[in-house]
Amino acid sequence: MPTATRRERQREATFEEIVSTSRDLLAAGEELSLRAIAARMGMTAPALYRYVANYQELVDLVAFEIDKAATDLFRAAADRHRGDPAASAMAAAVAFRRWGQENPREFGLVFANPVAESACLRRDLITISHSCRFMNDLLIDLHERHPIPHPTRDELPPGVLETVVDPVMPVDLDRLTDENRGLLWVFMRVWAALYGVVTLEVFGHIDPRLIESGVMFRDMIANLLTPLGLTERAEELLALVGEELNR
Amino acid sequence: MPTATRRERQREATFEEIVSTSRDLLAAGEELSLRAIAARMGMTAPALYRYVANYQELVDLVAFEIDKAATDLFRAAADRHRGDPAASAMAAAVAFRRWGQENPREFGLVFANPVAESACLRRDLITISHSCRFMNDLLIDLHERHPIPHPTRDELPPGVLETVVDPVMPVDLDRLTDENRGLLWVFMRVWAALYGVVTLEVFGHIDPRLIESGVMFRDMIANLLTPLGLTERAEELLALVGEELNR
DNA sequence: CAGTAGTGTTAACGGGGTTTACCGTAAACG
DNA sequence: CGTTTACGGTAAACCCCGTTAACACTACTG
Repeated sequence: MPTATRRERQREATFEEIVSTSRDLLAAGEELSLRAIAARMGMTAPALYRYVANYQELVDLVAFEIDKAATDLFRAAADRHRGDPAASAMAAAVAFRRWGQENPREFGLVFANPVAESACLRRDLITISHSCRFMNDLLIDLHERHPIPHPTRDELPPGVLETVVDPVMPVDLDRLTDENRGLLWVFMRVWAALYGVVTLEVFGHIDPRLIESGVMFRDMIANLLTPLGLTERAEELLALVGEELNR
Repeated sequence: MPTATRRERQREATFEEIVSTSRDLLAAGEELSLRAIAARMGMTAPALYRYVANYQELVDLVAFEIDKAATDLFRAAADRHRGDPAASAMAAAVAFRRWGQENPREFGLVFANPVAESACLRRDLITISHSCRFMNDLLIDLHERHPIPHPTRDELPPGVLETVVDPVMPVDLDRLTDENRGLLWVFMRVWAALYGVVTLEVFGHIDPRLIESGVMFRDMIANLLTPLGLTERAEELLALVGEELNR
């Protein structure tokens, strides 16, 4: 279906080059500025405005692509335990943590930028966040293998029902029956715990020795095993987390 | 002891004016720039370099003062339940959350700035963070009233012992016996959970309806009651949290 | 072929942090 | 007391930034 006029293809190509150049710039530890991006492409800054409304929009686009690329890393970690959704989830969580610590600037861009501030683009993009979708899929895999205990619709805390009936986050609703919607509440709690500890560690607002040893992260994972219905495999899975942390 | 030469007093005064002007600027929603600060004080930007090494150092100083002022808010909330450390802790946690949501820029400055990046000043300041010290005091109060279950030194996960023996965070060690050091591990876990959910909410990386209703925050608090040894008062304390959220 | 839309340029504006050189004045000293 | 020194300020400049306006070339379109 790539039957587009030559100009359209050209435009699409330079657009992608802008984003990839931005990512290179960030990866090189340099500041992300329109002038720097343009210079790297052999252009001048004002030309970028033919492709992007303003700087913030560019940042949002780059953040979206970074999230997409990072998700590939998470998926690769999970795939090393294909067939075992529980192990896959552990590996993906560790990969998420590692990626954040190794790329704090990128992490901040994607996960610690106020989504409310940047007007509409970011709010739209977040509803198709690759990482969120991937993690939700992972937990659905897990549930299909080993049922995850979850509340029924009327057991949900007040205020949660609407969010699981009509979720704003990306999730494969085809794999969730109406009775299973309570699972989404479990997912969100898991996400809150994972996001919280990783953000805490990336920003370093805790004793650095606890980050280095990974003990806070392990503890958080351990606390998640019960709500995920994985208590029987706790020992084994925590050992796996230890291995993944030391990879 | 304020026997300082006139010049020294003058210098101290303008220094404090710089910080307070910065806070005013932030509170007004304006951008924090050296030129803006100087202009508000009837000076020019280069003059600020007589008081501050560079922009980042100023930001760190302001962040420190903001943390200090915010702690006063938390303390005020806790004091409304004087004599009941458990209730005080609940109120302080809710106050922390509210402050973060109402002042997201300030919150980001204090709690979502990489501490590792800004070389030395910030690392030094964080070890005397007022908010951290306050929350630790609160939990010690709680422990002195209602003992908090905590591991002994040899029950601690590997890698934690050093951090409770020689903690980098500010805490009143006089109130902690050697046997009680395991409490610090409980404190750090509690901090991780509180920080995580509040940061998640401030940055909006979750369904906004869960933020608005406060259900994710409540759930996190509920999960903390057991490690804090407050299961008997769970219902009452969660009701209190609900009240505080709706203040 | 003429016209037009698309894609780039240069020049410029206003605003950042920061450095340099300079200048009064208040403190310190002989 | 006068002289010297150090401090706290200024103006000008430098180099960065995002952004806009005016203009040019180029490639599609009728």
